[in-house]
Amino acid sequence: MKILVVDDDQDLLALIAFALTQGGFAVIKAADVRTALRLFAAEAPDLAILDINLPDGNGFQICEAIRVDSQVPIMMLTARGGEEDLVRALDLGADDYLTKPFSPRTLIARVKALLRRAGVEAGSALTAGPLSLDLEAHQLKVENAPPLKLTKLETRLMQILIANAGSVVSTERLLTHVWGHRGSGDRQLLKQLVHRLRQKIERDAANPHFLRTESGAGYRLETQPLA
Amino acid sequence: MKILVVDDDQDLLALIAFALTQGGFAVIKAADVRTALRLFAAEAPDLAILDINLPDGNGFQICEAIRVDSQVPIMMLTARGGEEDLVRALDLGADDYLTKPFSPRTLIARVKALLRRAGVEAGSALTAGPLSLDLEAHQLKVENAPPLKLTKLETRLMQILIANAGSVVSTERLLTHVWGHRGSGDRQLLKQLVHRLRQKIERDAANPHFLRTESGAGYRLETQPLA
DNA sequence: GCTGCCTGTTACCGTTTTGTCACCGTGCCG
DNA sequence: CGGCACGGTGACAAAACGGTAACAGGCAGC
Repeated sequence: MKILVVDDDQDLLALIAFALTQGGFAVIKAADVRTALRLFAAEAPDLAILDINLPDGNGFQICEAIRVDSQVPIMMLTARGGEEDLVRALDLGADDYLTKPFSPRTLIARVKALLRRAGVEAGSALTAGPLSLDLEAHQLKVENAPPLKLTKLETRLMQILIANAGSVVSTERLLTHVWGHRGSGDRQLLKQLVHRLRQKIERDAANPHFLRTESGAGYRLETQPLA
Repeated sequence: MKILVVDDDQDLLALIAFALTQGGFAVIKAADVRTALRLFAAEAPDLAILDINLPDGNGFQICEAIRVDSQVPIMMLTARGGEEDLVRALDLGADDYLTKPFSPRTLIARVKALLRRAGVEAGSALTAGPLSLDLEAHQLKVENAPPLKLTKLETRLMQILIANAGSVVSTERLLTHVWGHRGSGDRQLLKQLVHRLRQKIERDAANPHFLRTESGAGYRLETQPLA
């Protein structure tokens, strides 16, 4: 389990790295935005811990850049009283925050909680009823038909739908999960994505069986088998 | 999602309650330790926000009492510079703290983060008597009849009514909550919305049982079952 | 450079939801 | 008695929503 830690304070960086190592995690260190983004792309860590103040920018930029095409859990480090920063970070898609100063124990506990929540465990396939999704391979098995190949976005969409199989997932949540925090007024993207996904997975795309529309609310994944 | 708010400052209590209601939470209010503990036991909220100074004691006592047999997330409100209070609160099992003064947005963001961290699903329904509203799915269950689909505005209306079940909600508050700040002289919109909602949820829309008119004041949600 | 796939963008259509207007009855008060 | 404020109702127009098609740019692989 790899964790990217970004902080310009060398002492703090070392401390965090030490604590995480003790906790059984592999640590990738960065002290500025450029390095952080490069390492993120190169190492594909399972979680990122970001400080806000950095020599060549700030943690928000990193958060935003990561969220463009990744759902890895992000934890922000904030100074006490930096309320505005905090709200901004959470809006940009950060999952948790930690106020400095913090104890190593707290850090480990929170990191574990975050990983658990993100369901990072092994790359095991997600399943719901007759549907089974392989996140790594971007493949979906329906019933026991040959596996379908999904695109990156389609996979993300299926992921959140399967994770909430049977219950309605709001348009807002879908947009945030699939595209990250950005022009959230962009319902058109979702319409298209759903349309394209239906063409692949449904027998009759005009009368969808699995990917049901919940008018005015969002979409819902039906877990009953076909017939 | 129910939240217990305890503060002896009536203005602040009202402000917090208002902000949380806007954020989609049901709020239970208390102004002293006795009431707080009674309501906590009776209502089983999903989160507690506690002020420290209270007329018949302090927030620490409540925190301690809650922690005897509950793991609900607790947020403490502290005055600036109350370092000792802070440490004590965290020692007693509080999960987060907020320094006064704070903005409503901050409050909402922190509450959401805390609930997320605690692994509480945000999809849980609001209930009042025989009514149960699913905010995410825009569905309302009456008694145990099949769920009704509500529109976006109808959902918002039910939300604030359920959050204030049993008591009158003024026309002003309804307008603000449902439509946001705009021409607040627009009572016609509310008339129509109420009318349409009654058509859906009432057995006899002309003699409403749940959605009662309080002439000259606003509307009130009846929590007694039908018959 | 060409080709094909993925993604985002624009446009159109039919349906649902929301906003607007017009009218009715009731109760209040001058 | 007449005017007026208030709430309820019906009808209709405007806007939003969901589905679909067509097309353009980006990018990888050849």
